[in-house]
Amino acid sequence: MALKSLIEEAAFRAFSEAGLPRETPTGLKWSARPEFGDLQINGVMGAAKQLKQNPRELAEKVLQNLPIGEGLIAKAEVAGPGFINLHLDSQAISEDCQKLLSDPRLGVEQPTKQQRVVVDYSSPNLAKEMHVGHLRGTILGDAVCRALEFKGHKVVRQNHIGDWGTQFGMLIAELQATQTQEQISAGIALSDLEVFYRQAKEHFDADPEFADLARNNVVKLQAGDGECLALWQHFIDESLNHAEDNYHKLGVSLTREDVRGESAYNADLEPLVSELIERGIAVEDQGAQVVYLEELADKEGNPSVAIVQKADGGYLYATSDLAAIRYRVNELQADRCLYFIDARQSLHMKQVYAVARKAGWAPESVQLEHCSYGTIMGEDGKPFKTRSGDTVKLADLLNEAVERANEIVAEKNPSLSQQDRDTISLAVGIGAVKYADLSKARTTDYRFDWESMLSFDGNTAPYLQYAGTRIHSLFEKAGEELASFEANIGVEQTAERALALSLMRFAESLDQLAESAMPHDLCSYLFDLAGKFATFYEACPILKSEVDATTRASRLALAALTSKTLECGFEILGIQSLKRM
RNA sequence: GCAUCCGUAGCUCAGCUGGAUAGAGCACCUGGCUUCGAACCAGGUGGUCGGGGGUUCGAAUCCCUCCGGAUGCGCCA
Repeated sequence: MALKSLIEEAAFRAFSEAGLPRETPTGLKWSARPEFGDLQINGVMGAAKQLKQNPRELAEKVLQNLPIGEGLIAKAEVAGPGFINLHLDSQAISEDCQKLLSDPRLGVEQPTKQQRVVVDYSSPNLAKEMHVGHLRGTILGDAVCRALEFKGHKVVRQNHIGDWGTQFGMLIAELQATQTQEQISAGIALSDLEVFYRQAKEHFDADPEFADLARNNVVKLQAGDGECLALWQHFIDESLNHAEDNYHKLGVSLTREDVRGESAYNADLEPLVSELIERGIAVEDQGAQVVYLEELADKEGNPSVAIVQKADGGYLYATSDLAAIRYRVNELQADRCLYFIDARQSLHMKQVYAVARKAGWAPESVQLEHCSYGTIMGEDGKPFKTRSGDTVKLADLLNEAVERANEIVAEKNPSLSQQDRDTISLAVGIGAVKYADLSKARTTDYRFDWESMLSFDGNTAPYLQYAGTRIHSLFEKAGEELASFEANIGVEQTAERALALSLMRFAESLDQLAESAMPHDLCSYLFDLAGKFATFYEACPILKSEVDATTRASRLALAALTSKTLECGFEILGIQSLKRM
């Protein structure tokens, strides 16, 4: 068990022995400042208030019941209005790190209850090419999937692609109008989806006959017309190939097996709405079928309205989202459903969840969480666009990232071979883009800035990657094998202690991420760890001749554990670590 | 009009289930390489936490209100 958990238990016992009620929160936290010890118990003051007792006296009483000097807590004191500051036993810290070094899970415990977590992310619209707008959801969702899997949960990825709707009638008509069968099967027309879409749209706007064909295609598609479906399928496949190029470059773990698009729910929509109507949940209003949601009423008491079927009989994305919830709960047996979707759709998500609850399709035992995220802004503080005002293609963005990284790597390390430089640039460029996104608080907008994300200073991927390479280089020089290195760890110096304490907190950080679905928590942790290592590396010589063998081995062990922790964190974030750069 | 989110150092952002003197990075200033990768490190300058009320022993954090910004709001997705 983690050191902090052991102390938490000890604190609970001490609280109880001091006469405090069960379940009183101990308020145990890592200390904000070094002079407050390693950990601090903040819960006494709140408890004293409830019991109308003197907080300092109560703190003294708790202190008396803490196991001090028994190998865990070296010393403790009451401070300020009733804080209890704890200083950990250095031997205990050393032993804890020792255990972590040989633990492939780095202290991360299996969940008390394993969950099946369905994660909806990326979900591009296949009518067009992926653009910057798809970046956040794709990266964030993927990192959270990896984190949950590492924790020990069962993750089911769902790529809810936009593969259905009126625009596909138009795109199919364009295929029919401009391409021979041979060209279609060769995939020539779709080498640039953006161009093809624009061409189809222009055609649609300019030519009424073509527009009729397009609309007719929509009808034929819905009726299951063989030729139309074949062309549609061809288009979807091609477009998915484009998306997968991006996934591959980004190192995103989504595969074809995770694809379950809107079209997969077509057959469910009619019975779904019928059921809502029969059960009186949906009612007719101005020809449409709607659900009134009192639970989302404004302060005047006006209920929120969700439309599940249009007046013309057509369905909306809310309808297929409902069908998807049913599928996820019933077929996928979800305990928890995460949706990585733009913050602007938060009302929509609330409505869909509310209807699903109301209909009993998602019982209260199933968690439904909209993991919303903000917009990526340009330097001007407005949504990120190209100079000419177009949306930025994801593929272009990634290429630029790698090119920029290449220039920087070439400048910083001219001795690299062309091949090494390319490999490193890819890791650094893509890593920088991903990390810039992952390290920001998920819910807010952020400013896209090449310079700061590719900087080797500050909370960036290159800085962390660099920290990793220093350790590999250290081991190379030492002539030791990093992966299998074992030695007795003895924490003495301030910098060693600070590093060791940071190393002990990885599991906690991962748990937090698995709970909050906010990868920036883990990023902050890794940045802190890398900083602690840099300080340690500066202050504590390792391979110098004046260092004795025991100290050298201990410090190498700390370095090895740092490397493993950083790389494990990177793996979870989906960022490549490097041995040199 | 209603709803959601946001306003923290010159800039970009953390911190928000209330805890001690509000933190990073950038920028700026001062130091540190014939010594493990200086792509680094140590230190410094810099903040009425949008304004005002309230709850509390204690508020950036919770409540109310005002100002300012973004986004969304029944038949697109």
